[in-house]
Amino acid sequence: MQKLAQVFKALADESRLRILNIILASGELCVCDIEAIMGFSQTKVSRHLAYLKRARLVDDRRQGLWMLYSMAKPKSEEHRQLLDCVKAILEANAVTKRDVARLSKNIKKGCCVTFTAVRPNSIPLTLKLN
Amino acid sequence: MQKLAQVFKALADESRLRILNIILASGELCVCDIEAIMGFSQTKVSRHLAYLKRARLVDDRRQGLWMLYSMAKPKSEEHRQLLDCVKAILEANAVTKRDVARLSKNIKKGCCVTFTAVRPNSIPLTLKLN
DNA sequence: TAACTATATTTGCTTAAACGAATATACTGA
DNA sequence: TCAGTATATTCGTTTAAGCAAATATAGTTA
Repeated sequence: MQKLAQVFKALADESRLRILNIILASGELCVCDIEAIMGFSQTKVSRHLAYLKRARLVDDRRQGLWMLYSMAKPKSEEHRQLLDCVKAILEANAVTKRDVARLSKNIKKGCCVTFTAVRPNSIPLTLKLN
Repeated sequence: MQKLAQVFKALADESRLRILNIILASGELCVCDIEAIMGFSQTKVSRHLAYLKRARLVDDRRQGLWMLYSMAKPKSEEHRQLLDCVKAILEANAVTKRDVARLSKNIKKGCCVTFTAVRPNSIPLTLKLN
């Protein structure tokens, strides 16, 4: 219950919502890509990602130097339902089209490694971009 | 978008979650009933209700001296989806069984007016209590 | 009108959250 | 093992949120 409030706290910040949304849209992103897309400082992105992770909204994995973040995989039925709701709300509110546009640009530029070495493993981006 | 963060802010506090949950469980409640059930000060309840109302999570209506609060009626398709998600999450997390138990006691005592003059109009309580 | 009840708002204080700058850690390749 | 890159954490400061106590407002009843 305090845990639920904690999840909502994690969602109660525009920067984190935007970060979560862009992670959801791309499937998986490294920190420096998020920095580039949002124009946030490294510190800020990292701090917010830690916050989202603590609330079990994102998972991370290391790939060499890079930490890659994706939407959390559900750990229980309750958790799955929560994550589904969050995804549905983000998608319905079409939060940050501008961020997604920048994401698309970065992909074309081949920014960082996410879009070259790593991307093949993750969700196809073209599905969500227009 | 800032609006969405605002909604999550409204949910990002344990007191407000408990209040919202008890309103959802009862159908409709006046301020003094919430005070009694939660053991919160009048100021605190009123402030949190104002917060929930600003975020369009609850509606209010006046009934004589009493202000009665209920879950918001959806004003748009997006809004409906959001409210449904919030309800589903609250129900799945069975947030505050103890509050609901106290609510049930108060009903038997006939606390305030909510349960006498006004209650007939609102959702039958027995459905949600056990 | 006046006294009363339920609720809302203001004030002043304390605690938490966000931020940038600086520093630390983790991994890589020479 | 050293230099370099990506990310995480700490520190000090500023801003927001929660609270209780006091006060204000709105409706009721006499």
